[in-house]
Amino acid sequence: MDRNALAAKIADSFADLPPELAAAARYIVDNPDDVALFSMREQARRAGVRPWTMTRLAKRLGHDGYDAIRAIHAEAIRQGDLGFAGRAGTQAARQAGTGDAAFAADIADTVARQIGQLAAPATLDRLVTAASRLAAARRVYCLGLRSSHAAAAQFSYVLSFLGDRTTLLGADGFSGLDAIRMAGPQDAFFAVSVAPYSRATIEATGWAADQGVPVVALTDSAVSPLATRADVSVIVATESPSFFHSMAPAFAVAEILAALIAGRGGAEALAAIAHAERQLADFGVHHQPLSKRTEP
Amino acid sequence: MDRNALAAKIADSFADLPPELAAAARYIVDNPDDVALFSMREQARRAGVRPWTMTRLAKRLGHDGYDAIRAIHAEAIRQGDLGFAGRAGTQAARQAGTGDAAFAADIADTVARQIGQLAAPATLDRLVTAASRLAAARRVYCLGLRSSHAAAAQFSYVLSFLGDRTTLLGADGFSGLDAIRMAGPQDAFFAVSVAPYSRATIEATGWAADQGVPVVALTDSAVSPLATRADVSVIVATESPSFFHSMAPAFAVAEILAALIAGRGGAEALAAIAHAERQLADFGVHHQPLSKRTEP
DNA sequence: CCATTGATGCAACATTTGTTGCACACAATC
DNA sequence: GATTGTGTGCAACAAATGTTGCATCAATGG
Repeated sequence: MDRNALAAKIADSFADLPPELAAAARYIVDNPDDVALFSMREQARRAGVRPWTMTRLAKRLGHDGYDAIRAIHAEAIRQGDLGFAGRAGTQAARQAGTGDAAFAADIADTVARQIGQLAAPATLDRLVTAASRLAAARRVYCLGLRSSHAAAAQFSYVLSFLGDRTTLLGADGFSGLDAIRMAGPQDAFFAVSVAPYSRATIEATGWAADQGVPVVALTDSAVSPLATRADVSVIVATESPSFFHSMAPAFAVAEILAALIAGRGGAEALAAIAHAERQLADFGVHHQPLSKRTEP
Repeated sequence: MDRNALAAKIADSFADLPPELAAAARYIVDNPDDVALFSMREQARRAGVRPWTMTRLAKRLGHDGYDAIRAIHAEAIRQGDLGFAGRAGTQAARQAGTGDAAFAADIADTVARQIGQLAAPATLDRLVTAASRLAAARRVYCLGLRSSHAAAAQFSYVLSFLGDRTTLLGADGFSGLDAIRMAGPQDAFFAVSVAPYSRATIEATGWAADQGVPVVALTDSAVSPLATRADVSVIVATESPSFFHSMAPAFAVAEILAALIAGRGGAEALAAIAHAERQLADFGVHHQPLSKRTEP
């Protein structure tokens, strides 16, 4: 049962409640946030009833005790009480029933919510600031190892359409991380790492910071060893119902950053992209649909 | 003092905190909502520290006790500042006003919804079926080029923890796609491609299918040239408000598939993972936090 | 080497928490 | 008028909470 179901239940039985219990019930419905944030006795005081009235109300509603009511409201707050989107997903997950499907739905749901939370004002600030720094750089060196590699690589790949302005470190055997030596204060360093943090990434980041290279970090905590060395850091969630942590939110951020940077480029960026695509087409890297129709 | 000021203060002094206190501080910064919603002892348990560590941290930050910290966070929630989670997110995103922030919020929102839709029953079916085929295979050959590379690579990377059962094609210079020649009916081929489809991916997939290799496709349409050649295909959205299409949903699917396959492995899979992690730790690839504590 | 300092662990503390068994009040029913 | 049932009040409870003083340990500096 969630917060809304509880409220509905209270509304239903409200008419049949005796005065004291009704006062308690009304307080709960009118101040849902307080339920999880104050102790039961404090709420009773505010509602103008005796503490045990709250317990009795909870039992009357079919719960074990008032803690059950508090747990429901705490969960609602923690989930962000996401109107449709969240609930629809969760609901589908509940129906999914059988193991694997429910598990998959659970993961998808969690990741969706984590990415949705990127739209929180505080995070948006970070994203915009990070994009500014990276857009201003002469050259952007990107580094992400192991599970973080995909995010760094995608960022670098997308930006490669804007011209030869990015270097992906540790990509193939030849360069290792050495290319970072070329970076200076006019450049920028984009580092991705989540717990357990790759030693090499941390060290390279520290080195870059020491050289005065602006560092943009994509990591999992405001106090991660990467964030503490960075000028700007974007924080993403990595928790997952599965055994592995999820890198999808970090990956999404990499794409968003790339999109923001491309957006800043204006017409020039668009021209560069068009040029790149024409080249690719000329190389024949793309699959040709059944009949090759000429463009109208 | 409000929640943000507190977080800033913690971030400031974080470097100077001893390990135990740092763990507590990190939990607070990473899970701000929990602070007001759980008891101090419960938070200590989740943070992996003793209860009194929380009290000591609070005092070190200049407060009377941990209740002061909780009060700050409770107030923040009551004021509608739902931290990472919540209402602040989507709703405030619309108001975000200034171009870049609104743009970023828009992308995040879209991607979150697309991933959330993976929890639809029909897609879940595809996911579970796909995972079954891949789990049953002797060896899984993975292929994704260009923008689809990250998804294929992450899938392969995660599964590498389960043992040497995957081959990532086209990863580095040496092999190209030739290794697919080794694939047979007991194996499986995991191909990722979205429009505009890479010619090489389509051709390799067709070749594998002709050889009787079970093909699992991750693509953007039920009628994509990849889907038509595959035994099972998982369809993801790629539309994005930005100029580039979004690969985050495909990436999420790759992670979900890997999680499902790992889940099927049971205890044996867990053992393999533990083994792999121990090896990594022995190689010293991970960053060591402040003081190296021995395991209890 | 010893002394000092700071971090952590432990046991115990006084409070506060949510709950319950019982008593009383009062209205409805027989 | 007695009985029954229900709503409320009270005191007391066990359990959990946040905190503290002291002991232990490791590292640092003389």
